[in-house]
Amino acid sequence: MTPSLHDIYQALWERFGPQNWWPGESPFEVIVGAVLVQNTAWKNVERAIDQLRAAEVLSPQAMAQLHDEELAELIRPAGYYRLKTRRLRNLLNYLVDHHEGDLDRLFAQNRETLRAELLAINGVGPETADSILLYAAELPVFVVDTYTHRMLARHGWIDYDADYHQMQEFFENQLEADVSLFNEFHALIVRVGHLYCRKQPKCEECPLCDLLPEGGIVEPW
DNA sequence: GACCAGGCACATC
DNA sequence: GATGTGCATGGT
Repeated sequence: MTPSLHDIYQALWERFGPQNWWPGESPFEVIVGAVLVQNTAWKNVERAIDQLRAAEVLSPQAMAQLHDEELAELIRPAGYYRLKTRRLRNLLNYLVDHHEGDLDRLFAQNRETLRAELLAINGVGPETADSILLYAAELPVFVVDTYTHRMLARHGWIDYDADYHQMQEFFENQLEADVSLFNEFHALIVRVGHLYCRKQPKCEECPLCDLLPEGGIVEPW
């Protein structure tokens, strides 16, 4: 039997406590981090952001002034640095051209428009866009990632072939639209995510199997 | 040395 | 429409 998402959240929160996300300081830093963390360990992103901070370019205006080679060198520790330089450039161009580099103006739009505009930027996919909506714009949007997929699929709570939108609906349909809840829930899933590692055929040591014995059915894949 | 990390776009069939 | 591949550094 499938435990409710409230039970799952409750169990994770009681075990691990608040995760204090997003691990950044300003909305712009969240946006930059959201791009840099794509398929990358956060530790590496931290190094890159530290270098950006030291170079005093953690604002749309300052970062936009950089040449590609300078930006690339600063974000290098985050990996895929040539690719991510392009993606950050696309974002900066969008911010400056459409919103004068003003994030308050960016976030003043309604959720649907904002999400659509972000997704239209080359290099911004659903998770990156939703991370910006939740952690920078503070809108109640549930962020889905690889770990979310593995957790849901391996427990048999959702079909393995479920797409991003279906998983997002899975959460948003069952939970009240609450920024703090969505913030903490996603962070907690990432917190335990490494236990659902790629090659493991089943989730030994899975925290939810312990925490929620009635929901600990695992689908190997 | 192999494998993995808080994706995404693009090529090819 | 599904499936495969490139992108890159740093930790285990």
